[in-house]
Amino acid sequence: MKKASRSRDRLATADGILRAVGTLIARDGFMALGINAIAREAGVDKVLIYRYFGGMPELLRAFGESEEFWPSASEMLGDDIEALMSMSLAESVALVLINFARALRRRPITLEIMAWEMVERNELTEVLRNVREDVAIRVFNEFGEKLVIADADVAAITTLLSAAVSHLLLRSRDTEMYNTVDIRSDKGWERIERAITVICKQCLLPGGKG
Amino acid sequence: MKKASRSRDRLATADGILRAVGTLIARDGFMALGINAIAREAGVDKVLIYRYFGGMPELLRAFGESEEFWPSASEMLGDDIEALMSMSLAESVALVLINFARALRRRPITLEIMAWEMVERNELTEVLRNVREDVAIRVFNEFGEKLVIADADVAAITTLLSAAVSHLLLRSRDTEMYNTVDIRSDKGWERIERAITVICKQCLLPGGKG
DNA sequence: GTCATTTGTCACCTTGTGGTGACTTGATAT
DNA sequence: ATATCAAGTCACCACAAGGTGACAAATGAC
Repeated sequence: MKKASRSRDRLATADGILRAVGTLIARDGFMALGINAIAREAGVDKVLIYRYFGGMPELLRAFGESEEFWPSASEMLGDDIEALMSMSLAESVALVLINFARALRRRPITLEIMAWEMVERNELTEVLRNVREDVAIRVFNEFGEKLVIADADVAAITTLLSAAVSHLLLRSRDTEMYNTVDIRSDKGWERIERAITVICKQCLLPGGKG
Repeated sequence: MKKASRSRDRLATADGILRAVGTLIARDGFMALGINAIAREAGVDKVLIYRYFGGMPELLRAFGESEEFWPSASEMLGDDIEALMSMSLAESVALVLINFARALRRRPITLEIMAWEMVERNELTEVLRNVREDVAIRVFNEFGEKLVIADADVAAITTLLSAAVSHLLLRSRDTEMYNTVDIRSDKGWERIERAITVICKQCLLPGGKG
């Protein structure tokens, strides 16, 4: 009993490494992510990371595929797509945006990755970007035929609103108040959701003075 | 003439260090900012950075105070504050938001710092945050009395719009198209400005059905 | 001139990183 | 029982980072 050698279970070790990546990102942010840190967090020798995954990029890819960071299309479009499509443009767009906000709010790790992609574009962030294939964009393309009907620049307005949601969520990671709105509390997000609904109703209704 | 020793001009070297910080941030982003990189870029021994500034935080503070990254209040409110205040709420808010976007678009270094603040909150970013004192918020507080009049949640709507502008500008640093909008070209930003104007007009006009 | 101060140069240290080779130890099949 | 192979451990490398102390040379005061 000279060494408390590990459980000698490859699957368990590999899984521990994966989970260490997640907890590390969630706790210390993407900044602190490195081979040494991951090995330390997982209580594992870093050489095993190389052996089992190959290196950081492959590890990141495995991590990205193993978890469900990315809001699925169904999560944003809702269960009943028929119902969504039978709504007015304003209602359906507002609903999707709100679903988008809620889905992202549930995923601190996703937010962390988005923040990281904001400051560094390298092979690692590229890997994660390829994993998700930008679900948000895809969802908006889902009902693209409806968008061209309105006379207002619907694309520009939805672009503004989705960008706004992303930014507020990113800022909420370290800031409580954004321009008098509490972007951390549920009440603050109810205000934001209401504002989104108002904007959509006022600007995306057919016949509105664009 | 064994050594091409420097010009032996403290002011000049100190200024060179400051300028090196700027070019380094603009070219390689905040990620690459460090004592060694700065010294290398300025062609100066790093010990002089410690001697003349004390260290990175003090250097950053000096840098923040020496340049005009931050859009001034007048730049966002325009020359004629009286005229601005005599406009309708919708018009004045839209104008300030558009001025905000244009001012930030002219300042790639400011965008770089904002991106950096998104991913790391440490003494360095804190220094820069204290330097600017969040001009944007201050400006919106400038005409706070007008905001409470409308029946819609004006604060929430302006929060959304300013967050949207910030996010689109941050993303424009490394992405061309955001949701079918070209966020790098002037034409794309004209679309965005028009959308902002539409939203303000439709949602901030008194009597609008909030 | 002489001497102290300032400006700049050089050499070094510690720490942490990514990465690799060589080893020990345990399980398993024959 | 033993040979084999995978799982895990240890020791090391090269490199870049932040940081510091000691020294050379130019400037300026007297």
